[in-house]
Amino acid sequence: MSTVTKALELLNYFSSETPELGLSEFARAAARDKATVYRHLSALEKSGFIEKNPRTSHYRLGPAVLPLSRLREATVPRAVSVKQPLAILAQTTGETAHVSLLQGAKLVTLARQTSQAHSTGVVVNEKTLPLHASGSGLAVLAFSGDTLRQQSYAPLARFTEHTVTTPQDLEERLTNTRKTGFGIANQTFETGVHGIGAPVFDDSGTVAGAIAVAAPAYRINARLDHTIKSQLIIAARSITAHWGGRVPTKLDDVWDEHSKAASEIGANE
Amino acid sequence: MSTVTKALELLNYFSSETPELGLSEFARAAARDKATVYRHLSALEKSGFIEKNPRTSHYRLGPAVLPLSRLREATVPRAVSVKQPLAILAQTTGETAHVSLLQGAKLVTLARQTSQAHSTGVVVNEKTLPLHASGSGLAVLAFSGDTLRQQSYAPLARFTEHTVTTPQDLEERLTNTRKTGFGIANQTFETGVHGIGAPVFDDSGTVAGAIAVAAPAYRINARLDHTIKSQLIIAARSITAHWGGRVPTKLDDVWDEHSKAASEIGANE
DNA sequence: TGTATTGGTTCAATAAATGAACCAATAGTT
DNA sequence: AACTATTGGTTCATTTATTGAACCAATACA
Repeated sequence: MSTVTKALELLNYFSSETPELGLSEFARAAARDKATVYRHLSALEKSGFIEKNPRTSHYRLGPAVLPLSRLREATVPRAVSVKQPLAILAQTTGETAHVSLLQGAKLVTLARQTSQAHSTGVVVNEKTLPLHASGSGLAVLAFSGDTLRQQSYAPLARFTEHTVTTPQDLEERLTNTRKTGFGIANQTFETGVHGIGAPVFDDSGTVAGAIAVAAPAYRINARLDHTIKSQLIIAARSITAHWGGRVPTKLDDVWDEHSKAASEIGANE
Repeated sequence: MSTVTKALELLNYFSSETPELGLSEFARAAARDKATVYRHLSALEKSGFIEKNPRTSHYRLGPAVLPLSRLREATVPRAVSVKQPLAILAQTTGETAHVSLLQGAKLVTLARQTSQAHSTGVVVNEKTLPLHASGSGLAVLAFSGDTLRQQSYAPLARFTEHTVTTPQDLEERLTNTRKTGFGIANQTFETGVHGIGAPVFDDSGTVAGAIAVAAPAYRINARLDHTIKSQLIIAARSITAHWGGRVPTKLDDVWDEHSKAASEIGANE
């Protein structure tokens, strides 16, 4: 691993739970020598990626990331084209919707939208989503290359009693995801939360992330399930188009099947 | 210079004018060996800070900067507390207002707000502002340490016929900035544009950036000048407070003087 | 067809990264 | 008040990763 990679990896230890870290904490978290970490942190600080909180002398993210993110969004608009489909998704389903980006072997939240339809709902926090235990994660894994899938096998962390923890079980779920076109996480990440995710693609020709709806498990029934999936298809297709990607033909067909079934239900009503 | 710093420096070559660069372009711009640059770019790509445009195989900013910037803003809210003062400033002056952050020896735009009051106005683009030739730059330089001032001396680039290009002239302007509490850039950066800037401070105890108003030079008169400065004081104080900073006593007094003068004018009317 | 430039790779020479040991300064404990 | 543990930060000999000239193959240009 290059020095640059090692230094940049330190930034991953920041989170909304721990927005500030001391030198020793970093060294412990990264399992590296204190002197090494110190030099890395100093380099990051020099470039403005982190700064020291003058009160605590702990490190926190620096101002340099702000203009970079503005420029990124100006170069490759992602957040802006997500806004509308996400709002529609949250409104039509009455549940919380969110879009996440695949970054290396991690899934980070890009945007989210809660709904006012019910007095209770799911709150999606800023933490990274597990690939094997979230609807978004399954959707991404199912349509990504072997490399990523291999990486995600390593330690299948258990979050709830329903979490999939063996490669065999995971592979089965992925097969199912490919067959249905949706990643289903029924209380596998958080008890009481049912997540349904669909993959989104970009101009790289690979999976770029996922869009998902998270609802309280008790509220899920055949009808809501169908609504969510139908709306997810619309949103995923729209975002994929805006991101310059193409939905793989197979997945496109699977989704078409679902739409047909939906219209039949509509005819019956 | 550490390898990490050298690698991160490459990110500075991205701009809204050149959002994508090829390997050779990077090597030329950074005046470094192609192999070295290649390895740096690869490291940045691995961390998601840059990615390759699959069409052109050129490099552009990657998705990793987005969550970092979200987290930064969640940790140290800057953009959010700037919004309101900036809007008021643009509205009361009827001109374009913007806030910029000091990053190393560069001044980057954090937010901007145009006004609808006139059919013409100043458009602030995303480029970095020159320290010696912009109202914001002078405001920052005048209240920052010697280190930064020394750095900014090096090559005083000429932008217009009014640009200050000698250290002596610059020092004079800075003295004036300290005396009045405002950095004045009368067509020193762009012909026809008159900029007035005020410094803002944060919890580090040093200058963190500046807030400025840019107006067409022909529209500047005693009255507008006074309005802008009065409103700048309000905005700069508000932002400084929100950023956890303190306006230096001397500057505070200078600004108080201005406010007094303003109220006298008000009494005369 | 020939020439220049592109992104990317190789490998010996070299310069930079590393980590154990070491500070001084707090914070917590007895 | 004395002891201990932990903090952020530094030093320097050892090692390891970085460097760059030369070298590809592929595309663009003339």
